[in-house]
Amino acid sequence: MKNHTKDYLRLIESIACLYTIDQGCIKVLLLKQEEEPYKGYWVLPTTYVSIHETCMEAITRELEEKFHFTDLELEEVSTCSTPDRMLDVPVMAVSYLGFMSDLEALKLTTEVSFETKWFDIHELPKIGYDHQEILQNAMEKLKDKLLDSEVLKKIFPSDFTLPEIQKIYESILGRKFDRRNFRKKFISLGLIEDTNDYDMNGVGRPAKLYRFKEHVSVKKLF
Amino acid sequence: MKNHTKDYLRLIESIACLYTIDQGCIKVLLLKQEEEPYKGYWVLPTTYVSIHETCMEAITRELEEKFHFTDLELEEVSTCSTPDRMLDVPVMAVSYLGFMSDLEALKLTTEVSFETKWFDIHELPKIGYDHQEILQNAMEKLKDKLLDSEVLKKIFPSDFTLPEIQKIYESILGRKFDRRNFRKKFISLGLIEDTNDYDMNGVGRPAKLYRFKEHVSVKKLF
DNA sequence: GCAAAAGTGTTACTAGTACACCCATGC
DNA sequence: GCATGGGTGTACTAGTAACACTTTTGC
Repeated sequence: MKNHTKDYLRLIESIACLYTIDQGCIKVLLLKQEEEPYKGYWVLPTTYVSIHETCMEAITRELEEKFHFTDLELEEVSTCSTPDRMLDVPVMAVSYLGFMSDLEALKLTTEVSFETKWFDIHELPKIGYDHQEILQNAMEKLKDKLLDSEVLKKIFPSDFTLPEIQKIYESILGRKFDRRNFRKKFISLGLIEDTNDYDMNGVGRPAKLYRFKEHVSVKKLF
Repeated sequence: MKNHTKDYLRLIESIACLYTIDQGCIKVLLLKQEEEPYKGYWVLPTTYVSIHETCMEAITRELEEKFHFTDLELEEVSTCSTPDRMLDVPVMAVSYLGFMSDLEALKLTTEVSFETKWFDIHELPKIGYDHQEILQNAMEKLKDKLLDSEVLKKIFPSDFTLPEIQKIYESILGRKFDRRNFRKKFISLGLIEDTNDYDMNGVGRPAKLYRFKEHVSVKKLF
C-alpha cells in the first residue's frame, strides 16, 4: 500500500439533509447549483472536510458560515464512496440529518443571498450529483426520527394541533389513524399540555393548540 | 480550498465488527496486533480503501483475502474522522457490521495463520486505537439487528432451542422474560417450525429444536 | 344554513402479563 | 430419587381498533 499512497487518498465532503415541517408537509433544504456540472439542478448543502476537523465539525461550520445557523443538532446518516461519484476526482461523502421549526426554516432561506428553497419531499426538483440517493438514505432514517418526541419538540417548539401531528404520522407511516384513538393515545403519553388557545387559521372548527412539556420524552411514539 | 489540496486528502479505512453467538453469548472477532503501535492489543479487522473501490468493497475484499469468507452481508454503522485518531496520518474510518453462525465463526478462526479470537462482548481484552469506540457504536446497532428475524436466521441457520433465543433477548434487552409468555409470543409469530428433534447436550429435560421457516420475516421481534 | 374540520365516549377485541405444576434427562 | 432445566394452560389486565354524532367556525 505504502508504495502507492496516491491511490488511497481521497477528498471527503460532508452533506446536510435538513428537514422541516410546513403546513403538514415534510420539506428538505436544497440549493440551486449555479455552475457546471449540474448547472440549474438542485443540491444539498455540502462542504469539503479538512484534515484538521471531523466531518461533523465541517458541516456544522458550513451551516454556520452559509446560513448563520447555530445550535443545530445533526446526526450521521450514511456514507457514499463510489469511486466515480464526482466523475473526475475521488470524493467520499458523509451525510448528516437535522431538523428545525418552520420559523427557523423561513429565517434561514430569507437571510441568504444565493438561491435556496425548501422542497416538499414528494415534489423534488432535478437533483444534481448523487444527492438524490443520499436524500433517499436520509429519508429512511427520517421516519424513525420523527417518532422521537425530542425531534418533534424541535420541529414544533411552540403551539401545534393534534390533527397536524396526526397528518405527519399518517404521512410517514403510510396509514390512516382514527382521530379519536390517535388523540387518546397521544394525550395518554403525557408529553403535551393544553395551551387554552385555538388555531383560528384553518377552515372549519378551530383546533386546540398544545405544547410539549419540558423534561419528558419518548423514543418510539408508534 | 483548491490551493491547499493536501490539507483535504485523507486515507480511508474500512473496519469490520463481526458477531456470532456461541453458547448464548454474543461474541466479536478481534485480531492480535503484532506490531507497534498497540503491540499485544487486540483490534478489529481493518483495511485501507483504494480510490478504485467503495468502502464496502474494500472490507468485503479484506475478509475474503484474510479469512476466505464470502457471501457475508455487511451493513454500514458509522464513521470516525477525528483528525488525530491514527496519530501521525489523517485516516478516516468507516465501520461495518456483520453476523455469522457459530460454525462459520469456528471455521473462520481455525483456517487462518495469524492470531485471532472471538471475545464475549462483556469480556473484552485491551483494544487498540479507537476500536473500542467503534465497537461501542456497532453494539448499539447490534441490538436492533438481533430483533430482525433475518439476522437470527443467519446466526441460527440450523436447529436452535427457544430457551437459547430467549437468553439472547434477555441479554440484549436487559430484562427477563417469562418462559411461557416468551414461547407463546415467539411461536405465534409463525416464523419457526418444529424439527421433531431435541437438544440432548444440556443438563435437565432436553429442549425442542426449531428451525426458521423460509420466506417469512419480521423486522421488530420485540 | 351549509360545508369543512375538530372534539368527544363506549364497546369489542387483541396482545401482554402474571402465575404453578408437571415432565424428561443425567448422575 | 433428586437436581436441573424445559414444556404447558388459564385468568387477568392493558392497549388497540372500530364506530357516529355533536360543535365551532367561515362563507
